[in-house]
Amino acid sequence: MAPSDTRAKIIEAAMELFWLKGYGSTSIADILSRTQLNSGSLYHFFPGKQDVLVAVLEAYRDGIGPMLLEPAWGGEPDPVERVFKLLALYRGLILQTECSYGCPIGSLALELHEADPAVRERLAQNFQAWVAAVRACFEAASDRFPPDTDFQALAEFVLTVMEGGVMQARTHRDVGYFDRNVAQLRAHIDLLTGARVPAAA
Amino acid sequence: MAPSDTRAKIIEAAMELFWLKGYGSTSIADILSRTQLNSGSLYHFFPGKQDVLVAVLEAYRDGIGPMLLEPAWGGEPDPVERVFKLLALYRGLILQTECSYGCPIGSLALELHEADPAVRERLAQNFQAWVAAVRACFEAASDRFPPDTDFQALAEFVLTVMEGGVMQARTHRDVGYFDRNVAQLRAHIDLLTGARVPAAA
DNA sequence: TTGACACTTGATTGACCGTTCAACTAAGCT
DNA sequence: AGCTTAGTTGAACGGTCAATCAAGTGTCAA
Repeated sequence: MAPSDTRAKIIEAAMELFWLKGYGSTSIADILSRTQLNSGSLYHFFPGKQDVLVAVLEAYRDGIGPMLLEPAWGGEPDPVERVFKLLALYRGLILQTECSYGCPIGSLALELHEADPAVRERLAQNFQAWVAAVRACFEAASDRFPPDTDFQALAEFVLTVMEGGVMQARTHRDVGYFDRNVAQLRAHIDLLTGARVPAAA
Repeated sequence: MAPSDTRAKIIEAAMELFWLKGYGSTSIADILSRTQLNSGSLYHFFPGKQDVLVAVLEAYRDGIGPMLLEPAWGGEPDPVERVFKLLALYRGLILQTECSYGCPIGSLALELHEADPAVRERLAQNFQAWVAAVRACFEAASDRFPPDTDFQALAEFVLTVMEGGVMQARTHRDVGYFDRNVAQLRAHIDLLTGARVPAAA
């Protein structure tokens, strides 16, 4: 094994466990048994459990582009449609998990009530990176929107719709809640753009 | 002390502690020290910790009307403005807590990933009651909306905006995130109603 | 060959967890 | 008075937790 795959293995395992069970309910022993490591190895690379969380949040942040946006967008050329392709990806995750999907960042953001500044900062960075990508989509289609449109606020709104839709779909175990939220967002954006056809007059 | 204030005291204390620290991070010992009770008393009324949670969720559900909606609405007569009065109430809570407010139901919904059916059912009931109240507001002003409006979906969308706005405001420690989300919702509803004046032509 | 260093081993620690239970108190009934 | 029962007491239990650390192993460069 290459030197210090260990660190990467820990992060990978912790990423999945934090997503599945949350931070508080994931024990160090859980991470160790999944990685086949001993506690000493983990504590050689991380001062404590919270530092594993910080590393996981940094991995999510750095993976937003290659792991989330590119698979979501595929070949979609239209920037506004890319936003809905991204939401469609989340819909797929909801279906794959039989409506128990929870956004890893959103779940951690709500779980960590009195979060350490280092943790909260990384959570905010994740949201910021996601919102920035969506905002860039809208700005690439800025000619379709009213001239005074606040694209930052609109992108934050998309994040809200995703998080709220995911939360309700899981609580009710029904993807329809997600779909109706996305439909409302679609209606809102159609009203804003006057449903101008993407590449036509 | 009246007979079995005890039960109510436990629920009251657990309500606040679950909100402040979450369910998993609140220990039975926390509840006992706050109520000045001994463990035997708690276990006389509740089979276990989860049953305290169920009772708390039922208390929230039954308190939505008198504890949340009535204070929020005050004398506001216009049904659509009542929805925004409700959102304004949440804004006040965010400010009171220095942007660390989290919706108790939303937080529990995200924390309890693999929740017992009894718990998930109560969480869903809370969302349903909240959404039903908002839907009733919109339906009371149905003449302002397009005839094919899906008021249930619109009310679910309001819940999404609240939860998403609260989540982002807390993560960034900035109420502006909540405000911008509400502003987007306001714009959406204005577009739907054509901004028809409430009690005029 | 030697020594330095990176990494691993895994038993152990002490704190805290939810829960149990036998003993006790107090009030109401007959 | 005696009996019943709701409610309380608080020590104790077995389990799990994050974290520790002294003793190792393997791998380099000098």
